[in-house]
Amino acid sequence: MEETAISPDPGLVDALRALSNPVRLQMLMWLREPERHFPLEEAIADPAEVGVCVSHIQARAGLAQSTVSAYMAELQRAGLVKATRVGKWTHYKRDDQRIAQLFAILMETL
Amino acid sequence: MEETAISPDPGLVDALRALSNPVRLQMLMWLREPERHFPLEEAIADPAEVGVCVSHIQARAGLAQSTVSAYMAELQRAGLVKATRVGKWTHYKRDDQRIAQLFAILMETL
DNA sequence: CCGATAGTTCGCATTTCCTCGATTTGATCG
DNA sequence: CGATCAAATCGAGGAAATGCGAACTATCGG
Repeated sequence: MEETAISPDPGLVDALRALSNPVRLQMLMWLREPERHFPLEEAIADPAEVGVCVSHIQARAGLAQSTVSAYMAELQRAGLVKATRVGKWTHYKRDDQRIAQLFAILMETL
Repeated sequence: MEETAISPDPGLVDALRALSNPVRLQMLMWLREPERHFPLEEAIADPAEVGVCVSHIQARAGLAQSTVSAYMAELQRAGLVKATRVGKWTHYKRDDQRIAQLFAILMETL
């Protein structure tokens, strides 16, 4: 029996927490293929480069603007997305490298 | 743009919810190698076959008995563990097949 | 500088989670 | 059956998450 309890990576718990909400999980799913889930015509910037702006995510989620903003901030704190401001629009994009790393940690830890 | 929103697998959200608590996550980690984390001498049944009884998990977690019982029930509802009663002792064991399946779903969905 | 537009932050009500102790159910042994 | 021990369920208090609207901040166009 091992006495030293291996606490799970705190970053991992934060990520799992962020993903445990169905709307936030779905947002991340949408951001995997922005061109499939958001109106490309109205895009102010290249989705592949900076991601999708909050207004479009909000329209898709159907929640209040403040709620969506808070959710995106939470996803960012958890390291799952990165934010880029283009003019007045904040764009959010998946951090696929970090996501892959979290997958790896989860895989070997759990 | 795809209009039909692909809602995430509800079972997946349940699993992520269950895992978003650090204690529950750690319990699942412990159950990966019961012989490493629990007193094998006191085991009433083969850990490899039926898992670990609640008393031992409780001792390790340091939480109230009722809390641990509820946590295990939640992990079971999420499909992450399976319960077996041996005499008066309920044993919990990982459902590794289901866990692997959830990994796969998460991987292709997220 | 003003007004409009996009986002963030704040304050708040509601619901859910966390954790406990107490009680109840279930199983064993004498 | 009665005592006992393991586990589940119940009831409750405090903490955190959810989601909203209102107020604030930042940026752009005139």
